[in-house]
Amino acid sequence: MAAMPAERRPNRGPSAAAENRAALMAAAREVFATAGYEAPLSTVAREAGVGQGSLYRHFPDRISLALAVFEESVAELEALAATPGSTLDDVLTVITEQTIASTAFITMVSVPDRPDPRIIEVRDRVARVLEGKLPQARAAGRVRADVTADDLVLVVGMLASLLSKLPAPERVATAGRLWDLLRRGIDGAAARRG
Amino acid sequence: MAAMPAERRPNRGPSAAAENRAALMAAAREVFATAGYEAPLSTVAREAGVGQGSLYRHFPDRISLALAVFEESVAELEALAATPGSTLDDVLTVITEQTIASTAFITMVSVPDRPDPRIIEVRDRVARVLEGKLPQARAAGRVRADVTADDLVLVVGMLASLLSKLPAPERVATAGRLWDLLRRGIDGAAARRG
DNA sequence: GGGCATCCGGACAATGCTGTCCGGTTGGTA
DNA sequence: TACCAACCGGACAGCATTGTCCGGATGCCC
Repeated sequence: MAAMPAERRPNRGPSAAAENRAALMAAAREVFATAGYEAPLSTVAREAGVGQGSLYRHFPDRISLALAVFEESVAELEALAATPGSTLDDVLTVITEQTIASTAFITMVSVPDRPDPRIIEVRDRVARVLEGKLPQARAAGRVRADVTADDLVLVVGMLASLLSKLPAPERVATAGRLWDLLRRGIDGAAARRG
Repeated sequence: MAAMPAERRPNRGPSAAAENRAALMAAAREVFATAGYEAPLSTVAREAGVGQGSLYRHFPDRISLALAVFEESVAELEALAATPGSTLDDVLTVITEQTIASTAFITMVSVPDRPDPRIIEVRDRVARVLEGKLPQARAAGRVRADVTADDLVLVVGMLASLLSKLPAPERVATAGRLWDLLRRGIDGAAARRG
């Protein structure tokens, strides 16, 4: 009697596992971007067209899911950093773009509520990317000598922390303005001090 | 049969209403400082030694309670701004101190999730305080000419947004570092550009 | 074709928070 | 003393979310 809805993707059986996993990750990327890192996981399951059971089987907790989703983001940063000729500015630009598209990544990485080793590891990868670009940026006069990679993670996290509270449409403009303030500083004297 | 605990403050009867209200505000100040603006209100009632019913009777919702608690903070800023000789730096210093003590105030004010008229009003009062101090600060070269009061609210909100995720002990140092970065900027060239 | 390991879905228990409700208490008043 | 308006406490309904559990479906392999 139970008619199978025509539109329902057949997602049963062993062979569907990988497909379901991919659907969950795609849905999670979408949901994290839309509703932030704290978004209910039940939403992810629904969006993926999959039961809660499957979600939690594939990804035991929020962090597992997020790590899988954002691995791509870290990898992008690392790849960019490894590209000859790429600068700290390039890396920061991409981080900001990622943050505008989805604050969840940097939010998760920058200030974990309770430090999870897996998150710390990702955070360190991001910090290493920034650190690797610092000497060249200092030499080019793009960054004050005393600014560290940790400072940059802090600043980027601070930016993400604010952007995550803003409706998406306002993020681009606000991020632009805040980066201007962060780069040049608000202090009039600093600009003259040299 | 119900023995009245000796330590229990008699908080019944019409005459106790004002006392209970004060206890609720004190507890709320404490709880907001400890657990942030999103802290469960049931905690506030418990800390105040008062039932949930009394809490919601005195303060129908979170915003009412928070406004009552933080009225003092806004008033302090306004009083400081009204003091002859006080500078923008003074105001920002006090805001930062307030933020370190309790991120709830600025968190509530800077980026309300859903704009409530009562919160907007407080936000505007803060913005006006900053705005009033801007001309003098510009003239003194303490602030870039294009920095607006809204910029400052944004920056202060961004700072609070990050600090609220940090354990209290780390806040002082982090706030100090971030203010240094915000004031002078991270950009090495900016310092030379003039 | 039959059996079975694998996987799925959604109901459900557990948890935590908000805001309401009402029986019961208090103390002022006549 | 007796009454009553004001007020209190905490139980509770409502709601949302997390993570588990298991009957049932699936399709691979023999």
